Amino acid sequence: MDEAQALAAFAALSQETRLRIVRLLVQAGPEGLAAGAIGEAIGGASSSRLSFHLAHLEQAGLARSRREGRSIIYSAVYPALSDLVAFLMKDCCNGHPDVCTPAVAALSCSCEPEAEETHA
Amino acid sequence: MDEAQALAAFAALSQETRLRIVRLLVQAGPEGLAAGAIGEAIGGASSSRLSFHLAHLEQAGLARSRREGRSIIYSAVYPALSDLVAFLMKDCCNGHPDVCTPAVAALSCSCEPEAEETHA
DNA sequence: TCAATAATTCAATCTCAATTGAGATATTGA
DNA sequence: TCAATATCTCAATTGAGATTGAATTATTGA
Repeated sequence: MDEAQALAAFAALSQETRLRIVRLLVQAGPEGLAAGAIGEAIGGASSSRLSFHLAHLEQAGLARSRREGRSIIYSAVYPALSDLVAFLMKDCCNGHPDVCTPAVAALSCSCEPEAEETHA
Repeated sequence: MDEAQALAAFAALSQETRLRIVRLLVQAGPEGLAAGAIGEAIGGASSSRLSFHLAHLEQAGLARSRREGRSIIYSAVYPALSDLVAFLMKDCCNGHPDVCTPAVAALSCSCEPEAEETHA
């Protein structure tokens, strides 16, 4: 991830509708959600507006889409999110690991650490 | 961290000068850097512009400042950064821990895990 | 093929944030 | 107090991104 990509990603996340979409997709998992379902879930966005923001997220690399029948399914690009965080926090610990580690701990993400290769 | 705070933080990070400042401050550690030093490090920003962006970062809660002689020292607010990431990734793992854990791993942050209470 | 559904594209307008440069404020040492 | 350093504040200009509504494309079932 370079600076330009990070800037595009942060710009994408700095808009209410798009931030809600990303959080929704992050929670929705890899299977994603149809554009219409996203619109209903976040509420108060015309189909035109929604399409604009979804395209914006896709261009920023935070979401991707696939057609499925009449619907277009959007899903989160998880590596893009982790790369973004890594870019922001890079070299955070230079000489101060005790300061930086809480930031990592905050990401415990309600995952049990013993979760490994469930059925991959 | 609520949505409004997250939006403010992402907006703050979506600008080249500010993103550079935050990354610089993250690397600089808790002691921070003087405004002038920041300006020299990132390059190509008038003092007026720099002041504008530093104030913006402070208002977004990503940096804080203190006066020290003629200089004003800025430093990163680490908890704000980790809260921001936690907000974005919240409930990421709902049913998909195997998808989400790589995001956390990316934050290894070149910290050795055995680093604990070095001299706190 | 026709109507219905799902979503996108386009052009016009509008709003907000970035930049600039001049001037103001605060601190220090002589 | 005066000059120098360090940084901030303010007003004006500029440009990028958000919103709206109408029209368009793609897919499906009758």
